[in-house]
Amino acid sequence: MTTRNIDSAASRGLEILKNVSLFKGLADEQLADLSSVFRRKSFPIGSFIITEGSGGDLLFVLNRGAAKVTRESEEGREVIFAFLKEGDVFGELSILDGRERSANVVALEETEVYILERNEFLKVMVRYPALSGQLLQELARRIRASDRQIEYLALKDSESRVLLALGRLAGETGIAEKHHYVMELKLPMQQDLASMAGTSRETVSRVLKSLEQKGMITRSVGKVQLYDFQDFQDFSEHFREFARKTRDLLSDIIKAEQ
Amino acid sequence: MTTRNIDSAASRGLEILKNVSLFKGLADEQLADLSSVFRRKSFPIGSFIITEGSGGDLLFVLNRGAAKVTRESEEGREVIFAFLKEGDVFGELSILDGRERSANVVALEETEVYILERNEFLKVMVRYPALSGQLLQELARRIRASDRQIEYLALKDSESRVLLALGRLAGETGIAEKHHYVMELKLPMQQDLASMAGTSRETVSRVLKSLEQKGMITRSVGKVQLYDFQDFQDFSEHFREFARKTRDLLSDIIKAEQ
DNA sequence: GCTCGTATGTGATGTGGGTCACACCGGATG
DNA sequence: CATCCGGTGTGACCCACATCACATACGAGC
Repeated sequence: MTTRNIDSAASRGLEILKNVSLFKGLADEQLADLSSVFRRKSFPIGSFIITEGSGGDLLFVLNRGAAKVTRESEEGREVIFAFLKEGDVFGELSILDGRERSANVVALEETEVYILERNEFLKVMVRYPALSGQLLQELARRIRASDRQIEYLALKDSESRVLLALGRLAGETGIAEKHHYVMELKLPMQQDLASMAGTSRETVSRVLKSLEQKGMITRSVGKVQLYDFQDFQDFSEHFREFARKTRDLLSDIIKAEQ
Repeated sequence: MTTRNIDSAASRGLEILKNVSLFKGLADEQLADLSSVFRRKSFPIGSFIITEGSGGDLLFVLNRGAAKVTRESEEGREVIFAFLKEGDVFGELSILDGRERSANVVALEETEVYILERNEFLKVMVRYPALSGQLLQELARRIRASDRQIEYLALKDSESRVLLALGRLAGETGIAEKHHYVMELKLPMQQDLASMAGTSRETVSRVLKSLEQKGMITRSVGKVQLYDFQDFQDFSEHFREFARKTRDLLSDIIKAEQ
């Protein structure tokens, strides 16, 4: 099935898939192979790519655009769990545990995704066991991020939480240019920051002002610069180094087994 | 190394390992095999099995006792991320991503654990690929739980959060007897409930009273009964069913590949 | 330019729940 | 049985923030 658009998807998709961290460690021909089973689909700005409560056996790779992962309360208040940018994978949880989708994914721009069906994905996992290692690392990363957010929500005041939200954005949106202790990112709308930090829009406005006065951030048109934020950077060099070591170790083990 | 106590560990450990969900799907001889590479260690009540900030390349299986996973702020306030009971696995995150330990694990009773070194664990993963599937499901479960807690901390009042904490305990401690809409569990100390719910001990006291008056819970000596809590049960039958289907599907795929 | 809509700043007001203070209670220990 | 000590109940006070209510600012489209 899903054989339409293979040529265009395969050629254009290959480049994208190379930048998907989940697919790190796959060789080019494997990637090409992989891209042939993806379907493509576009979503207009504001539309729901995934709806909370629906059953889900699709895996997504965000190809172009941006999206947010949210849940809403009955009263209309919203939590934002994450922002998704190009190269991010989402929808894996339902594939893994078979439960309903537990959050919404909403397109923030005109957004194009690659879609993989559950059993196609399982096939790929079987064929390329390295994938499950990548996926485990990705989930581990998300658990740590979630735990940190829980800690901040439970223990810290609104100023700290807004700072955490900014730091997470710097990691997630990838727009950040990481210098030593400075990073810059697109300043999201205050309502979004509030939904990430578990506070109100008005409080975000006041906190940002106060942070600026204290010299912890500077704001220009649609941008913020953060100072002294080493804590919130993802230590990607360290991470890559570790992943490499793990691969080496695994191949040693495999050799020894034979 | 680690060859002391093999015999006793192997014979006594086998029973325990059978009840570890991570090792579901392994045959008896594989489990016996596995139990021979575990080390055993005991921790007195109140001692730290894992300390935040330390480097970690050990995986633990809680054999006997109970523990809590926590983080503390400088001011001494505490968040509890989870309670661990017999059969629970912990310490995997650092094994997977190589980062420092991000939380403490504190023994709540005299507690005995099985310990596996990182590369032993990787060996086992290579030898029994089914393990990584189990681990992926476990991590997915934890991410969902964390996201729910984030949502509650961000959007709900203290009463709802205490209810969530009770519900999670019913799932985690396993002491709950799940009837249709009633479950019973050991009532933890109010301070622990507070640290789970992100609130103060005094508020927990008041909330419990009010819940009792509303008829949503009843309290006896050290126990609580919860009513109408289907939302918080883990749908373990559904989960098992799904895991079985996945195994079948995978074996079909593997056959087809050959 | 004007106008409408959306994002943001900021004061006034109210309140959920944190903090403090203390009383009570039950079990361990001498 | 007196004492201590950890856990619990509950009132009084207070404050960080949510909420409300505007004002201001900045496009985008006519």
